[in-house]
Amino acid sequence: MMADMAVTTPARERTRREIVRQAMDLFQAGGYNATSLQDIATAAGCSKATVLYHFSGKPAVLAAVLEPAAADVAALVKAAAGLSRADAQELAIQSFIDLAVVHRGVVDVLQDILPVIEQMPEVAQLVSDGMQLSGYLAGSDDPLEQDLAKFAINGLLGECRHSGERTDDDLRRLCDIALRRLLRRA
Amino acid sequence: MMADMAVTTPARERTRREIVRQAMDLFQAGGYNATSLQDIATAAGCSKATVLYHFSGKPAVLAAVLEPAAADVAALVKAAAGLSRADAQELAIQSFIDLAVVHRGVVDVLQDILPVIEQMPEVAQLVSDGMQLSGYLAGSDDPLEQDLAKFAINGLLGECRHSGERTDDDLRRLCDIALRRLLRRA
DNA sequence: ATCATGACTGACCGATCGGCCAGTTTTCAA
DNA sequence: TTGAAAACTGGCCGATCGGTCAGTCATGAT
Repeated sequence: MMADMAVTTPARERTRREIVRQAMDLFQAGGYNATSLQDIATAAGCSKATVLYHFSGKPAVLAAVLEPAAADVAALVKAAAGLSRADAQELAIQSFIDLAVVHRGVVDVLQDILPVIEQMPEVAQLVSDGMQLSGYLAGSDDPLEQDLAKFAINGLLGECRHSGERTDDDLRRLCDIALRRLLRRA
Repeated sequence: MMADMAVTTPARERTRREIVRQAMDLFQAGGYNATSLQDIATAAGCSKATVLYHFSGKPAVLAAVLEPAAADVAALVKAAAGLSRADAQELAIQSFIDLAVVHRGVVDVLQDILPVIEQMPEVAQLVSDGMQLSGYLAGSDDPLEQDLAKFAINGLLGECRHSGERTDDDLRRLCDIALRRLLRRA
């Protein structure tokens, strides 16, 4: 009955965050499937049982890793919903690049999950939002433009993979040029 | 000491081919890591021990699956070696699309291996040739064009993934448009 | 008919996986 | 100070992995 109930127990949240932090790095470096709970626990400085004390299972850890990116994508989709076709496309170009660059780590993780992504309800919303965004990016119902938008996304996501050495700005500049060439929006 | 030593024993080659055939389908559908030797054996109608009788290990099965595509890529790199810069680029555009479309199955498989591809000597040559090809595709030493070429490859390979329903010609046409827009070669 | 060779297999191995649980340590309000 | 809840852990479980091996079965030249 304290006034500060909103302050989460420091210990719990600190361990949780560290697990997610280390899991992100390991997933990005070696892929989701190749990373064991023991790997995550060791990196986070706790036992495997502790990981499973904070998360219901390995997929739950994945969901926590993906959550910030998923939230940003969901917000972007919501923001684009009320815009005109052209404005939505412009917003999608700008923001999609930003999101892919900022959350480039999750892009690596998602690639590793793609073959079995249909059976992972934890990431279904993110995938669904991503397809929505693809539609906005195309800017038209023309099948060719729709396909080119998907092409652009694949190139963009691929470009952000293993790009630890590149600076955010370099990456952003490159993606901007590529997207505008592909979508013919100079 | 027969005259027809070139004729491989029918039984051996038949089983071997079936294993590779089924392994390709399984790798493409579920990824390399998620496919077990037992899965391959069951699909091929033999025992797991038989798979390991024909191949030294799981990586050897992967190498056999990738081999036809690797050979085509190697031949393309060799062919482009003696051409002028512009001719090599044009050849790379045309042939890269063809290879990606025809061997679209191996593209799926490669994506699943990317995080640990450095430790797989079985596919090192294919990866090396792919990077060579990327240079030809760029058509210039300009870092921007080099990056755009990589962007194009990522988009192209991504486009060929899970494209079982699309016809080869549709896929080729789309990739041609995308590559020429990206590389500014209308 | 014989028999060496090639093709194949069932049973098993050690390792590792994700997950579970009983029990210990830490924390903190009363 | 105390005791109950929270945080945490070692040890174990069943399943599955890639891989090995001794031995069976088929084939085909002699």
